[in-house]
Amino acid sequence: MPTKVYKALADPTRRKILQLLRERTMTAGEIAEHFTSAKPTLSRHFSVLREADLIQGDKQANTIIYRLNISVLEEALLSMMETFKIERRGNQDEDRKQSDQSE
Amino acid sequence: MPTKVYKALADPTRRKILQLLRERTMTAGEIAEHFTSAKPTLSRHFSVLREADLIQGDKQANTIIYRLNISVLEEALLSMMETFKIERRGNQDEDRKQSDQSE
DNA sequence: TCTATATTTAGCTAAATAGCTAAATATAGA
DNA sequence: TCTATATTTAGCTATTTAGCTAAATATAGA
Repeated sequence: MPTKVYKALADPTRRKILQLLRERTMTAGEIAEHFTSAKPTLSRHFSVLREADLIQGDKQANTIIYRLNISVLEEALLSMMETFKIERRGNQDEDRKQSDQSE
Repeated sequence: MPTKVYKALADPTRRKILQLLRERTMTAGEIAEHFTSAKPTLSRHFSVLREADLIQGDKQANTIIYRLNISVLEEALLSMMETFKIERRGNQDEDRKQSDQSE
């Protein structure tokens, strides 16, 4: 996984944006309502997340609707688990380690 | 999961240190041999990882033996999965709870 | 005690980052 | 065309971060 993704995740505001978009798509303005930072500040956060391919913006009229690239986020976190050889609980395939740890 | 952990993971050198320690404990000097950066630079990376509680150093004579806090890393990544409601492959249910808290 | 070794701390610089305001861009609608 | 709205870009500042060298600290052993 590229460092861009790790860096994108390192900021609390950006993590919260991702969490918001986990629930539904939102316009830039709607997202901004959840924060106290100025809109240009949020806008730059969007661009960091876009660069990491974690979100995607669709221009509709004069608003931009952002949505989470859920598969990218998913792949990123799974690859992080693999990077550090952390087992995914409840799934022992392909990780030749202790199989059971259950919850 | 605290931002400290996310930030600690955001640097490639630190990720590599964690990967090295995933295999076995190593002295600060041994770890440093795997990198081209100066030792004081590595030392600061160790301290960032220590602050995040991802590694732990044991002083033995005049060397320091570092080891990975595997359970902390494991919990961190699993909590990251939960933060973003990413399902663990091979287990779709049981994720109906949320334990969000990015800060 | 003196010296060598391992590591960290101090103190610096350069680059990256997050925040701001003001200006630019694009679109919808009167 | 003119105005209002939504968003980004430009340009600035302050803070953080990663790198460096030199100095400090701690320990082992001659």
